[in-house]
Amino acid sequence: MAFRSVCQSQEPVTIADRMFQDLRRSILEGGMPAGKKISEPELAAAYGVSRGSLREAIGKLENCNLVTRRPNIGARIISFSIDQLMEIYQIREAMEGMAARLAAQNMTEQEVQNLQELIKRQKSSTPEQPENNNLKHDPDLDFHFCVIKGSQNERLIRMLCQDLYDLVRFYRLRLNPGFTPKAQIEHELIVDAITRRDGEMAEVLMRHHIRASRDRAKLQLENMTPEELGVHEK
Amino acid sequence: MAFRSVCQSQEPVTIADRMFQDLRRSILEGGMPAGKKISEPELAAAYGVSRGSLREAIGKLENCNLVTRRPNIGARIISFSIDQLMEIYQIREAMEGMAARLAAQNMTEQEVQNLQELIKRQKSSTPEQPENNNLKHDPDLDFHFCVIKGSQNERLIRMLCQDLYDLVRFYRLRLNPGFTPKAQIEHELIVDAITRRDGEMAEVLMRHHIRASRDRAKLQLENMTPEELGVHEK
DNA sequence: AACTCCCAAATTGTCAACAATTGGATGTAA
DNA sequence: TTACATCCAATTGTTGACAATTTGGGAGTT
Repeated sequence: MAFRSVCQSQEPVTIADRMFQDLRRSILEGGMPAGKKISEPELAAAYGVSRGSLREAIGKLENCNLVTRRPNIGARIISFSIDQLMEIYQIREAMEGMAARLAAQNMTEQEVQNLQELIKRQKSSTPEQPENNNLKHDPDLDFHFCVIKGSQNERLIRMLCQDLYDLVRFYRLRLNPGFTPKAQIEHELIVDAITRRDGEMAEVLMRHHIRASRDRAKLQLENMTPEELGVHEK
Repeated sequence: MAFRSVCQSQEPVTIADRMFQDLRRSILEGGMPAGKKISEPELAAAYGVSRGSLREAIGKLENCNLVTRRPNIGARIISFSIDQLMEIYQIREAMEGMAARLAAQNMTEQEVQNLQELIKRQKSSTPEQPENNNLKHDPDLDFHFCVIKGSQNERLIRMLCQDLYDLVRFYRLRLNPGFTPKAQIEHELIVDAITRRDGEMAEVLMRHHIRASRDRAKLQLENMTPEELGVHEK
């Protein structure tokens, strides 16, 4: 049920794997400030691994888009950018719209039922726990992941869950957009369309929902100071 | 103008970079058969580099989706799969549809003009050169790349040009779908919509075009033997 | 004070040897 | 013959040392 359990399930069999998962978690949970340079000797010593293994882990972080790297200069955590966040919303609109369409076509009856129960649970649960910033429970992400997985398109699932959603979480932690009642209603409408197997409508509604989320985020961003956004140099 | 020149332009400043580009090219041009296992010692010796640099290059290939890797077992070139190809078409439909919409909104007048000239050139050029299997000139890819770039969404451009289109080329080499007159007409309609700055229509037409391409590919696939598809074991 | 040049320290890229794991070959027993 | 256990060669993962590059600061000149 937890987001991580399906998208990132494999046990770390390799040192580089473990380092990758640890660092990824640390970045997504805010343990490493955005924009900070990564010192290979320092990090390797801190975790007690060799620089080689660490470098392989950094390579994987680069492919998750959590780190940028320049030859002979080094790697640094990505930094917060409103423009990038808006770009990500546009991409999500297209890809998750398609995912919703496919989910309406391809979900099993069991999966539809699970989705309905998920949404019902979220409706009756406590509306706001502002400081719930661990990776495990985010109602909005759980819903989106459930729909994406329902598309049955393996590559679409990987592109969204493994690559793009790491960025979504990165921004979400630093934005903390909560989970508005409006979003809950939009979710319910999407689930209704999927239940009716109306792929066309599911896509339209999902795209509308993500556009609306983007607008909500933009509104919120305009009222925040750079410090609140966690913009650091160095 | 060439596809590569913009999407993969940076000079290889590092040995691992050079290896990555060489291997990528080799896979995309068919120099390495699909599904083949990669032997690290063998390849490293063949190119005269250390295994460490090679491994870093393989890591990058993995992120381009050209290679799959399992811990303690090794890496192998991806293999041909009709299901995967269909998945890719679905993703392209969503993402390039959005790209066309954004291109209609955001392209500069100069970019629109370039696009019009590109399509005019292709219209009057020789219709078919069946064995033109180098990476540089593929009229269909040139067109799609031009539209994608016009979206001005940097991440969308990267996701499509760097990651997904490597797969498109991988399959295209082994499928050689040519460039039908129908596709040319579809391209022209899309350019018309972009010229009118009609994003909605550009998206609809692009999605239709990619769906039609998918159907054409599927039709062709049903008439091919496994050997023609380059399906190897080993 | 500002600018250039140069050097040293720190950081990243590369390599070759070592450790751990896998897959198959061999041999044995039911 | 089949099934299973054991061993060995080959492959992959890991490490520490070495080479190449960048960066920051200081001496010297204008």
